Amino acid sequence: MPELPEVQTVVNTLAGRILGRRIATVRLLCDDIVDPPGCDLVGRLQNRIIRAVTRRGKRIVFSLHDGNRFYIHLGMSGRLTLEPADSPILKHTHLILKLVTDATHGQSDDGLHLRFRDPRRFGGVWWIGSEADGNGCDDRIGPEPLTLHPAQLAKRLARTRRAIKSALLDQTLIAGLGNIYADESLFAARLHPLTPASSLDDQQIARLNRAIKTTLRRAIRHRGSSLRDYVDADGLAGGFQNLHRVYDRAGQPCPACRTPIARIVISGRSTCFCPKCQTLQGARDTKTKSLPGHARHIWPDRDQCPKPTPAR
DNA sequence: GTCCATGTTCTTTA
DNA sequence: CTAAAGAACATGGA
Repeated sequence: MPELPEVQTVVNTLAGRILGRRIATVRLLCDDIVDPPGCDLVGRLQNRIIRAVTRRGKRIVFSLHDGNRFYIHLGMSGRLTLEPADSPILKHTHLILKLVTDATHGQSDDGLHLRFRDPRRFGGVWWIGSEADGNGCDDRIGPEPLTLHPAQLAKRLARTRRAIKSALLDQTLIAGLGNIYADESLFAARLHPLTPASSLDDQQIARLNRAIKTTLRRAIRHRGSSLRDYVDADGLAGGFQNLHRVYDRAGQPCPACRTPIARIVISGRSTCFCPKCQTLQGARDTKTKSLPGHARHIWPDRDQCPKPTPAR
């Protein structure tokens, strides 16, 4: 399910409703989703109060009042949902946290269930510990793309000759991108996915950096992409799948030039791109630097769009 | 039965 | 040795 926009949407739909709640009951129905194995997750969560829910890359990080933290990774098919305590427990539900508010006394608090369900079990729950004990969440994870500077991106991509598509999927280089948003970002940046990462010039780096941000922000605005499993914490699907320009669109016309979208495999991952818009040489080498008028809205990058007449 | 899937990690290869 | 491609993980749907 989950790349940065989907994870961010889950965090957004979760945060306002679980902060300050106490974990009254912990039910771990499948303990091989917990890492490290044998850590006393149930005991460590029991009766703790949730202080914050944030995102780091594709991880959903929970901070507790006692200073400890853990994170949930949704893997490929994971769902993290808030449900009434009496709703039926579906197959492949691995963790249930019953959340209560202690502030309201008297009134019956039937509690709210935070449930983690993941049929494929590529996801799971990772115990981090407390910062005071020197336990960080950032082990070997690359920088956040939404606040990344072009110079940082250039430095990281310079050290590998891999295809840029593969590099973008490498969470140690840059955090949060997956197969959908790597393809969509490369299209928006007009870069061929097989371009060697270390061969990008400053202009292409700037374009890519901007394309990644624009693509991710748009996807977050549309609450992520729901292809198969993904829903937010309220069980609602996202809408960005309808706005994909190349991902899973092989054979369909490129929204900019009508050339059929191509599909190739790069390091085992299906990769979709426009063979005409995304050139291996880079757009700078082509004679035409402007775009057909009907295509302008496709390219979020101002460098590639004829600028409107400047104000004044 | 086959192939494929929004991800990560371990193993093998060059 | 390192870098990068491949296989493996587990399940369900087409």
